[in-house]
Amino acid sequence: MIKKFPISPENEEKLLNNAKNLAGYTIKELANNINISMPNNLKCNKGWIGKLLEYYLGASGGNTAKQDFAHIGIELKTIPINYYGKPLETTFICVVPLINNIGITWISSYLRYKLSRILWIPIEGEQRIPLAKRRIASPILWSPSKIQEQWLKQDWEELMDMIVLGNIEDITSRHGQFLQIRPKAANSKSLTKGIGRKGQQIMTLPRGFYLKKNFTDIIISHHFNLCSNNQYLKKINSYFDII
DNA sequence: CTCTGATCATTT
DNA sequence: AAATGATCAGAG
Repeated sequence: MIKKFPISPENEEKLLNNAKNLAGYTIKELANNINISMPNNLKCNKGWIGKLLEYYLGASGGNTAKQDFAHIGIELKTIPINYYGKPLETTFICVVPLINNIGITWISSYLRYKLSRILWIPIEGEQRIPLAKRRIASPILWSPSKIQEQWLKQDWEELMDMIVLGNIEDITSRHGQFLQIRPKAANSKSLTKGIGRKGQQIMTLPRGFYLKKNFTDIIISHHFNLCSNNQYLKKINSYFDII
């Protein structure tokens, strides 16, 4: 019997334990357990797994600009991994503020708030594995280390400088060592307000902050105590142990 | 094979 | 349009 936790947990220990109880189960097992229908793939349901896990763990943020578990200061993120535990996708964190950035610093930024504490739930994500058979891995409760926060701060400041100075159109996903800015929109015709090259208001594509895979790889690798020489030799089963 | 730019669903 | 949840898929 798979446990579901409709009530938001009262502290992070309970949340982490609840998440650990889901490790090893497949997507199909979780869906069947609560009698919800499952799509054949994620093509038209990209956030489906994230919503499923939010439901199981009792996330309460909804579509509001809060953490998923605001009362205990935790954000929930699912992350697709391959056979060796490497991230398959970048991780969206939040929308990039393109205007009204006067006085915003790293410390007061929404990005830093969202990244302050995250419950990562890795999930098998290779497309050769049918969605129904993909397994939930052991969760990782994480906060950025000093050096990790320094890396992110550096990227954030460089990118925000470009935005404030009217160079948003020059930013590509190649900017930033660990943090990148990419489109975050319904399609390429979506528009939002931004600052142009001469300081004028322009309409531009909405953007999002994403963690690059090299960053999330470090989080996952460190958590499972894998050393640099053999970290990718370990089999995926290591990630499904219920600790 | 990997990465960048584009895209999908839903709610407010 | 903007926020939430992310992954797709063609280009290189």
